[in-house]
Parts: sequence; structure tokens; C-alpha cells
Amino acid sequence: MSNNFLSSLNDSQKNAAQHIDGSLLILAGAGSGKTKTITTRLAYLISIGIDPASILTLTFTNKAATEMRDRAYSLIDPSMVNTPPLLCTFHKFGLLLLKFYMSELDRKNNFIIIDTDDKKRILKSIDKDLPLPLLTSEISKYKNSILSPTEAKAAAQLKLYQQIADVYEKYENYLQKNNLVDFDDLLLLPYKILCKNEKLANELSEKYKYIMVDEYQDTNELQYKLLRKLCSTHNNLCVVGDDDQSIYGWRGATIRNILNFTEHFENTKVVKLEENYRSTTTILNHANQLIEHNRDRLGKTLIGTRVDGNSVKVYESSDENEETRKIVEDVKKLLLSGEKASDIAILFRVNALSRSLEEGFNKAGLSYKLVGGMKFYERAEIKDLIAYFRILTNNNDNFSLKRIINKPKRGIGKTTIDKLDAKSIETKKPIFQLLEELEPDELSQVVGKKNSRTLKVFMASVMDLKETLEESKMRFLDSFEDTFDYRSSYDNAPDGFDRQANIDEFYGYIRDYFIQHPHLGLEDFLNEIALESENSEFSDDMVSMMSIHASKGLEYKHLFIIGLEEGFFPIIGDGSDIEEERRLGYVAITRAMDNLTMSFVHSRFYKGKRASLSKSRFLSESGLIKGSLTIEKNSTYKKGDLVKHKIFGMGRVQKAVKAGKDYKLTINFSGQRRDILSSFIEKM
DNA sequence: GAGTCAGCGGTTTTT
DNA sequence: CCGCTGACTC
Repeated sequence: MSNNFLSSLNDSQKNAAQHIDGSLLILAGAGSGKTKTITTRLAYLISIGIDPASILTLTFTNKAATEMRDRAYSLIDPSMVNTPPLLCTFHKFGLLLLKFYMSELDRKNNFIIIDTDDKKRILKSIDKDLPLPLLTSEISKYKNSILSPTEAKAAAQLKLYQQIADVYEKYENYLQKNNLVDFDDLLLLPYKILCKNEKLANELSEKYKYIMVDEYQDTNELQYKLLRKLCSTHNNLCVVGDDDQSIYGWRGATIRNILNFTEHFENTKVVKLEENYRSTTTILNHANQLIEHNRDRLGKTLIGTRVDGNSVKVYESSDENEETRKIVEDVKKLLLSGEKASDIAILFRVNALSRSLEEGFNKAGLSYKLVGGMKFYERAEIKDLIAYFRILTNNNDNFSLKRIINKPKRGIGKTTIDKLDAKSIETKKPIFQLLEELEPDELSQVVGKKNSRTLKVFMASVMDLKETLEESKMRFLDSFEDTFDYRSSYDNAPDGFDRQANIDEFYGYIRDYFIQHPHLGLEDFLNEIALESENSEFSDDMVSMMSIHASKGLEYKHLFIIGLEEGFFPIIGDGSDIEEERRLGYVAITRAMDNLTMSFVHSRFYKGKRASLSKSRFLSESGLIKGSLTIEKNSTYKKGDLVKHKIFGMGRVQKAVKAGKDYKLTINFSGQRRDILSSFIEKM
């Protein structure tokens, strides 16, 4: 094996890559060669004789896992490696553990993974009055804080939260009964198993002696605890992340994991990767200025390695049409000058802002791709097929059965389903079993004669299909269509063409899977795709449009960020976190390599109304425009407000006394107290 | 049970 | 403005 893979690293990168034992925190700024560093470390560990099977690398997305695997394998001489190191997403790792050790929780390992949509449907069926977004997020929070329904109930003070805890309990029972597992369970259940069986926990910890985690700033409480268990015998945990790029707080990630890493794990070595190889120094300069306004950070400044450029522009437009016109013009010029469309991207904080852009691009005849729309597996027709396949592998899956019991339409409506549900609860048997076991006249008593006949015919087809599946999984797909005519049910639908194309693609995909994995069955396929979001191919040469969240990890030579207006970016109001908004701004700016254009408008048409807007504070904070003019001068101040002074920098208000139009403020500037009039202060 | 229409609410997204 | 939900009719 060649060891010269280290030679292309800079000193800090090398320092991190050659670290062997003990905990390591790599603070990797945007564009600082993060992936290169940890893939090199992986190769390095193997090159010095550490058993690849003892190295575990965890990522968040399949995309990151694939990219890392590719890059790591290109560094390793495959002939040296017997077992490749395990490199996968957190959830995939959880799934593997559950497949092996589910019995520790007295559950069978033929469970089915449900997605967010399934979860919502189940919750809705348990309680249709409580607001669904609250329910889903609260239950997720409970699970991520390892709170059982009983504990959640005990902790609930308000009636609302008692109700939520109640639904949580029913939801958990439902999952257990149907042997379903949600995404949170893929982390929670392994954790429970490791808590329950200490011997096993130690064995696993011994097995995975070297653990690496990517994007550590996006881990949640549960992931941290799981990691703790896994490192309990060695403390060889290497995490990579950037506290300034933590943008998933709203879905449970806790930035504290990375901020407190050195306290969580003893004798941590910290390596900062601050050299940025991506952007011009001008761009970096503005990114740095912006993020400086945050308080909760470890503190790190990106150092440019590229030349300074005249590379940042601000566009001011009266409305979104003018904004679009300017961008379309710029994009046209870039393309004419020979730039590749795939080197150009437009980012926005809110997906709704893509509309006027899309119109403008269409009018101008420019092709574009909108990243992150409806996912393949979220399409109704695909979900229907998955539901069909699920009931074939898991008879307990009432939920999937109900989804397809009337698809294609066979005259079974809500009332009938309700009756079956009631009977299912009464007899404590899954609907599938009822339909199978009850004699036709018994079933008639539940749902009526006509429905009974329909359902019996339906069941006979399902059972036939099950048999075919056992005999030959390849023949099964044809039999499926022959029996249920699912594809042809879209023959005359208005959007039938697209849907049938999706169905064909899906069938093709399954066939391919069966060919690739002759020893694996339908059940394996289902669990595989549950964790998979399609990686849209980046081969098309088109201009990309996407949310800032979707842009994470990507880079573009020419970047436009639109919608820099208060309310759109940053979003303000409850549930929004200004520091996280600012990190989003930082992520957005640091996607740009050569040219960056930031755009704001005076008014925008949104939610059916035209709203007048003021420019984003981020424009002044990043030093792109002279600020203060648009900052509200007569706003009120109170204790705890974050403020900024031209000379003294950022501080927090300790006391505010009204003095005429102004306030007299006592401000704490990093330990230094000063009294300053509010007219000299910018509110953050 | 299936199709139609008013009314409501509408950050960010991966697994 | 646009898409989804739920009440209402055939």
C-alpha cells in the first residue's frame, strides 16, 4: 500500500489524519478538506495494521456515506483488506444492530421501517384533533430524550402535553403490535438494547474500537448517548464538524454536542481546519464577518488560500420580477462566456421563492433543476406499491393493508375500514388475519355481504401472490400486476403517464435488486429503500435552484442567494433561532467559489399578498452594505437583548432605562460594562 | 362510496 | 396564490 496519501494534506489535516488513540475533535470549517481528512485517517489506520473491521464510520446521509466510501477505497489497496470497514449512516447502523439483537427487546427482527408519512397517518388515526406537526415533533423529542410514554405523562404539566403523551403511548403500542419501527427507533431501540445488556454493549464497543462521526454538529442527544455506549471501552472517538454550520436545530440536533465535546470526552485533542480551499478571500471575509455575530460558537476563522477577487455583488430590486430579470441576465452572460450551467446555483431560505425564478427561467428558455422537490419514494403510487409489498411480508401491518385495501378502487370505503378496525381491536387480531380466518358469512356480519365477497376475493389474490413470491421472486412482480392491475388503474388518470413511468421505474428497480442480491428477499428490499432517499444524479448540465439546507456540502463557482429580506432570511418569529439563521447565511455564502451575488427586494408577492420588506440584517452584518439605515431605531430594549456597537462590538443588555426617545443601556461587552445610548447601538 | 367545492394555512428536511 | 382537508351531495 502506498503511504503517500498523507503527502497531499496540510499540517493540520495530517495531524488529524494520523491521530490514533483517544478522542479527537476536528473542527473543520467550510471547504477545509473535511472529507479528505477523515477518509485519509481511515486509510491511515488501516495502513498501520488496524483491523478494518474494527473501524466504524457514521454519517447522516447516504450521499455522504457513498462519497466517503468511494474516496476511502481509492486510498486503500483493496487486496490488503479482508473485511471492508463499516461506513454507513447512523440509521443504517441502528438497523443492522436491530436485525441482530431485536430479540433482546422481546421483539421479532422481521419488523418494517415506517417513514415520516406513515408515522403521520398512524398518529392521525389515533388522534385527529391535536395538531399533527406538534405531535410528530414532540414524540420525536420524547424518543430522542429516551422518555417512555409513562415518563412523558408524568412530566407533562399542561393538559395539552398530557394528551400528547397519551397519543405517544398509543402510538408506541401500535408500533409494537404491528412490529413497526420508526426512524427514531432505529437509534432508540439499539440504545435500549445496549443499556439492557451490558455484556453485549461491551462486546460491541470492543468490536468497534475506532469510531468516526461526520457532521457531528448535527447529532442529537440520543446519537450522543449511543456513541457514548459504543466508546465505553476505549474512548477512540473521532468526530468532524463545524459548529458554525449547525442548521438542523429545528429537528432535534443539538449544537451543544459539538460545543461541549471536550467536556463530554476526556483528554480530547482538538484540531482546527481553518484553511479554506474553496472560496475567494473576499467571499470568505464576508462569511467570517457574518458569523462573528454569533455568540454560541467555538470560534474559528476561515483563512483564504485563494486570491482576492472582486467577487461579491449585492442586487437591490423593487420586486421579485426585477430580481429574476437580473439573475436571468447574469446566468445568460455566464453561459455565453462558456461557463457550465452546473457551476451555477441559486439559493433561497424558503422554497416558495423559487416560483418567480422558475417562471423567469422558463420564459428565457433556460433549463434548470429544482433540487429537493417531491421524492420518488414519497409519491403516492410508489407508496401504494410499497404498502402492497409490505403486507406480503408482514401480515401484522394493518396500516399498509388499509392503505391499499381500496386501491385500485374496489368499493371498500371508510365505513368498512372502520368496521374492520373495530373488529380488529375487539378480537386483538390484525385485519389481515381477520380477513383470512373469518368465514364468508362471519365476515358478512361485520362488513355486509357485498364487501365480504369483495374482501374474500382480495384476500385470495393476496394469498396466491404470497405463494408465488415464495416460489419465485422474479415471477412475483408479473403476477402482482396480473392480479391487481395496479399500473393499469392509472390508464385514464390525468397524471397517469407520469405515474405509470414511476411505477415502471420502481418495478425495474426491484428486478434489478433481486438480480444483484439473489439471496435477499422482498423484505430486505423494503428495509433497504426505507433508509434511502434517491441520490439525484448530478450529471445533467443545468443551473440548480435549491434551499440553503439542500445546498449543504455542495459548492458552486457562481452563486446567487436571493430573498435577503427580514422575514424571509432571516425568518423571524417564534420557533426561529436567529443564530441558526445566521449559520444558514454562513453556509450559504461559503458555498460560493468564485462569484457571489446576494439579492434583496423591496416587495414580494407571497401567500397571495404583496408585502413590502426591508433588507436583511445579514447584508450589513456581513459587511456587504452600510447598515444601520434600515435598522429600526425606535425599537425597545430589554435585559438580555443582543446588541452591537461600532467600536465595542457585540454585547448583551443588562439594564435598560428609558431616556426620552432613546434608552440608556448598560451593556456587557464580553465582561466590560458600559453605559451607552441606544441610538449608538444596533439591535441584533 | 365517490366526486366536488369552500375554507384554511402555508420555514427549513434526512433518516 | 396554491394545495390539502373535510363537509356536502349524488
